[in-house]
Amino acid sequence: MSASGKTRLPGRDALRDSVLGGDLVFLLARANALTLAAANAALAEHGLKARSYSVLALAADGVRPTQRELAEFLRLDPSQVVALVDGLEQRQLVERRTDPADRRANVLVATDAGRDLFARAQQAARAVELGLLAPVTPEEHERLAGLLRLLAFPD
Amino acid sequence: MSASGKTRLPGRDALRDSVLGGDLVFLLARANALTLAAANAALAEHGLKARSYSVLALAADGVRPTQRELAEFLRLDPSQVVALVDGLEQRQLVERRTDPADRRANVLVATDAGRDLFARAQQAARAVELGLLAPVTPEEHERLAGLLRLLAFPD
DNA sequence: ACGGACCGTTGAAAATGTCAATCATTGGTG
DNA sequence: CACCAATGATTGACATTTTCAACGGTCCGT
Repeated sequence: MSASGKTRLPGRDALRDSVLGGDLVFLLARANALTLAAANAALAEHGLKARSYSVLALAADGVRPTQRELAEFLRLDPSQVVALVDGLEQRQLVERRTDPADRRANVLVATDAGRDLFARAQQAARAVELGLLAPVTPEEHERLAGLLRLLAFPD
Repeated sequence: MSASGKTRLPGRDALRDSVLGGDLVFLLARANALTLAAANAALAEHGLKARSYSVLALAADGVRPTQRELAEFLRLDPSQVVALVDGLEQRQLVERRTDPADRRANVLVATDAGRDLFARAQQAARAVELGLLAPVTPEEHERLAGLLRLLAFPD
């Protein structure tokens, strides 16, 4: 404990080998921070962030989600969804249609321009994802997604 | 209810099966949001959050990290670390010691009370983690941690 | 000894997150 | 049918977190 290692600063490794190195919550937070940053950087050239990309994605593949459903799915406060949709709607990428089955609710639909932009943005997103998962085999990739789904949707 | 409706609202499943359902960045974000919330709730009774818990953890297992290292490791701005350490130091859980090898740097060390609190908080943290991973075998748990480490530490 | 780089700290601005109140609408109950 | 509690969207206020730029103190190579 004393001789050579005592006053040494921890290399990158000392921290990784600490208690936190096995802490799932921490690993998730850090992995999330890095991937989010990478995704935002890649989406920036399309004028999107991970958030707006997610909303656009759901609007674009015809799921016709309600804003309330969006909020729940993306784990956002409904008021944040308002702002997000406002932004996309002003850029004519998305339309609010009042749900015929429930006139309180707005259903989100992508415009042609929206689907178009999404298609391009999705390529960027996929490229990022592949880059992040470069050190991982496709099988492990799928396994990771499966395990994350268990954490992300615990029912 | 019939299964044929065209204008029907998406059930929970329709959104999960959308493009985002396979999006790693999204899954990470959502899994992170849920686990973070669970961790914060569990740590609250010890007066900690995931952030302060992480700092305390690193101080408590004798890694003697520098604030700069803390910032890098936790992916925080150095100024945020200042606030975090301030909080823990005022509660006498942690001490700032100027690094003898570099007098610009502060090395973080846990007090006895700090180690004590950490020991208790860690139990809560572990309980949460086990709860979150209930639907997963221990092997898969370890595999998940390994894969997340690849994303969290890409070198 | 000098100058550029680095550490911690401060303060401010921007972005996000959280909450309560409101309006219009819905669905169920008497 | 009329009522009313519950729900979706929206707004505005407020707290928390993130992001930057600037600064004094210290280190290190030249």
